[in-house]
Amino acid sequence: MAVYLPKGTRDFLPEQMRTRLFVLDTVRSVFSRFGFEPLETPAFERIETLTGKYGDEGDKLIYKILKRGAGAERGECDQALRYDLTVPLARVVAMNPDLRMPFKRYQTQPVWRADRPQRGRFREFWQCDCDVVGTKSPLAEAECIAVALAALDALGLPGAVIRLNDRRILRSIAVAAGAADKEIPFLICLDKLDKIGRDKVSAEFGRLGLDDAAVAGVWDVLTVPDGHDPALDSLEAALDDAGREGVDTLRAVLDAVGRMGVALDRVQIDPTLARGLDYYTGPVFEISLPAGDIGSVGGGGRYDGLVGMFSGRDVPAVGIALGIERIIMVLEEQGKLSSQRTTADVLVTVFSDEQRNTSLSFATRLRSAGVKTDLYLGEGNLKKQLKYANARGYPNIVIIGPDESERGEVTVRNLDSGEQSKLSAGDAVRSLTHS
RNA sequence: GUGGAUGUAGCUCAGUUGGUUAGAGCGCCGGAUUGUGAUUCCGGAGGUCGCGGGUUCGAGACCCGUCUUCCACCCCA
Repeated sequence: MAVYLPKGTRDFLPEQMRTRLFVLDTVRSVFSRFGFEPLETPAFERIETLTGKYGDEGDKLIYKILKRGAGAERGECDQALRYDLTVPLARVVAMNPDLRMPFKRYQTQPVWRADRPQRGRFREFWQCDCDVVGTKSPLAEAECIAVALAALDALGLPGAVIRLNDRRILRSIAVAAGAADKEIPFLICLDKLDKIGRDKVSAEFGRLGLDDAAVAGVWDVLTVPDGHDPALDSLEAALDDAGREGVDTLRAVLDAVGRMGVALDRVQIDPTLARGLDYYTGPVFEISLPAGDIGSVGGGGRYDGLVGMFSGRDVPAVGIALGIERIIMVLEEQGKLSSQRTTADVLVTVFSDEQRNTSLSFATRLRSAGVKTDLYLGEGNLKKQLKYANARGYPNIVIIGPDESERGEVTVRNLDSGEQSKLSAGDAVRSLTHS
């Protein structure tokens, strides 16, 4: 039978898992270094937990799960696969009022979106999310930005930059333009600026009911000078009190980020950054890499109202997510991934039936010494085993034939250089331990 | 969800206006001193031409449908 994967999903074969685990391990260790605690939640949630949080477009992309029994025949759904890691976190916080605030958690799990796949876009993909819950302090934003950049640094992507804006600034602009009741559509139009340009966005604003003067006013406010302070000063002068709160927050975030050791040219004020998700209330950010037109590799923002949607208890929160699929694509394109294709660092070959136990013992000894060791389990002569080792990409192999066996030696061969030497078993263990 | 491309050996692709047994490179298997891969030489295996219909004396080539992958839109990581 013809067999293939569901659209937008992938198997991760061992060679790919190596890089995925490298990225995940790296990100998790950086998150831990900043004091974030691990959390996992179920793959699926009750459907009402997810709907109404992401906006109309987002809701359409939620993977729904049919009810069991008669409900399924009527097409009814009561559960759905998680769309992101932020809403499940808000649900967890609402259900666990005893959590000591501020609560900092990280979560690296797959999420699902019923999107049409494209380059760097899948229906099942992993997010690395870290959030600070329970404080309105702009230090929380600063930590999110700092930890995300630190994670990308650790992955070998020091060129990552964060664009920063605040929803209150955007709302203030929308209100001034007379679009107070159309804030979300206003944001969606604005978000397209990068792609379709100012003229087309202006035309869409017109369709929303903004007159020419209002549109001109919007561009006037959004056009800011370079540099953090000039940009923020310009916005401050143009906005109402509510918008100025956003400006003040961004000033505090920038100050704290600088004190956390982040180079300030890695954070850019971009008043046109909108982001689609409905739940953001304050600062929003998006992470871009200079190389490759791959879209953003991460994003986030403050969502002070989300927990309250579950518990009625307002709990402020802010978070950021890294998308590892896109990060891996960039790492691959830049050749920044290790070329080793096996987990084991050495393959112990089996010279003959007579020598099998000698090889087995030596492999065991290597493993005890902490060397990642594979023992050849197939059939075949030495030549075949060498070809196998070469194809699999082991850095080293060990050969123990009758000659070596007699003298208590083993041959260690490096497959990259082709160099080999006969060593005593103890020296061989030491040599492989340090290779 | 909308629009556009794509699908031929394990992989990357050729395949002329429809015409005999469908090709190449790489890979794979075997051999070239039976204790040495990756290099070289020789030989070999391997294809329901995505799937299902249709047109035709004849379809890998044309038409319809369907699925896959990819690109753009939408939105996002």
